[in-house]
Amino acid sequence: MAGFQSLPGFREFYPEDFSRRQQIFRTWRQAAQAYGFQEYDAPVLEPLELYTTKSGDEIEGQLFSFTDKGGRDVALRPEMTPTVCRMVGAKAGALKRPIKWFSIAEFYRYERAQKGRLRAFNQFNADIFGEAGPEAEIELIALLIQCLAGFGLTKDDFYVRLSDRDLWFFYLEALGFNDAQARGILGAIDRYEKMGDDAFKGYAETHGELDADRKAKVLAFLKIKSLGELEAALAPYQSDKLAARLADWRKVLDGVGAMGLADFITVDLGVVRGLAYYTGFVFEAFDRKGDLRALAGGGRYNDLIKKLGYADLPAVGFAIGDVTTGLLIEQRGLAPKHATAPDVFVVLGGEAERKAAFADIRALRAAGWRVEYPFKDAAFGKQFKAAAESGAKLALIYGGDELAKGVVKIRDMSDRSEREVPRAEVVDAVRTALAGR
RNA sequence: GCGAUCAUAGCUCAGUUGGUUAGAGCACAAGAUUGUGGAUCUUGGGGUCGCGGGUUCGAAUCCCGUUGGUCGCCCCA
Repeated sequence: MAGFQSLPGFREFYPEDFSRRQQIFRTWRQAAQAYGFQEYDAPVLEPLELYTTKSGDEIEGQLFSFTDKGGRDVALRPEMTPTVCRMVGAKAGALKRPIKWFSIAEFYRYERAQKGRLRAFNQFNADIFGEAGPEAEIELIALLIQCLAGFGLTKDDFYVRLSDRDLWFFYLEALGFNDAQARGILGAIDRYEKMGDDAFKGYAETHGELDADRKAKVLAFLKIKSLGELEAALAPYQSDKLAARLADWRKVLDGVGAMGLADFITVDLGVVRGLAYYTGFVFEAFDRKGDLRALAGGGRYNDLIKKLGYADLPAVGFAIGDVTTGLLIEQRGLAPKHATAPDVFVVLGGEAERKAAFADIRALRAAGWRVEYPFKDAAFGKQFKAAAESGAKLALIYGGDELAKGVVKIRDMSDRSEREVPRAEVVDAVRTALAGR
């Protein structure tokens, strides 16, 4: 293969791929707009510090970062959250609450590509700022579900697992763990699904072996799958903090249920997500068959905007990626069949007819119709074949006979019916013929 | 960063123990067919066999390296 290759983990979008990506973006954008979110965009290149402040210096290894010609340390954005926090933080006082924003953008991570993960990918991000209550979670979880259901995916295709980092901390506190120990336990929980019991090895090394009684309680908590079980597990503990979390859990599950989405959501405390900055509910969407990476993930991050140097503003958000979503849509046969077909294919008798047709072609296009015609003169048979292959709904026939009569023949490609209309009425006739299609 | 595996036409692939000028289907283009449909038939374009080196009289084939894809580990915002 001569010439150049694209960089590893970066995709080229040929028209067929592009139309599939457009379907994904369109579905997300429709969902967000229906939920009353406003779209924004932001720089692709950011100061490196924006990410090291949020995630620590180790993050640099996963970034496309470099020093620019002005000596600034910069990075291609690996995520939207710090940027949108800066944007909202900078104008927090002037923005009407609740702030409901979304974006569709490309992100870059310097990692080895694998199934469902590339170095350049697109994400839909939705966030709500300025609402501390669980109403924000209800809105976002419902939007997340619509962002997948909008493709025709159902409760049999995907589900959302809901968990809560604060609840874990309060529960572990009630069991007598200190803060550092609690973080160690959460780290183990994050790995437990994949590694099983070995997940607790790291904890044992730093904090000593976990006693059997408390380990059993942690594992039982981990296996909780419903609100009822959760209430039962917390009943023995007298804690205002736990009671308050439980009240929020009831609100979220009630709200999502009242929207008719109960079948899409499960209580699953096994989800804690690696990120230390989450402060409350966390949630992830997965395909039911479980052979793909996470489809989407998010949660509450009430402290992040303050940490970045702005106001103390509560926030919840999630992101959903185009790679895994595209794989799932493909698997379920929900990808669009083929790219857009023309509305009208113009059949030309010859050079004189071509010239005569050009004015009408331009007028039809100006009216918004998608119009195609052959660049080179060809037999009528070939042109009709091309018209059929293009998927056009109508063919307009400009032949010598028609022009001599001052008419154009309109052929409906689906039922092969034809009729003649005066040339002056072509645009109206096309509009009538395509009405309701 | 580590490991496994793969790489032949735009796509899917064949290519014998190493042996003449590397093939097929699909796709694309032209013709049969200058007034009516996705068919059929004929023909054509398209390859430094990923790239570089080595072994050999001779390499798509064997060896080494490298680049890229895929899958996994680490990580996963």
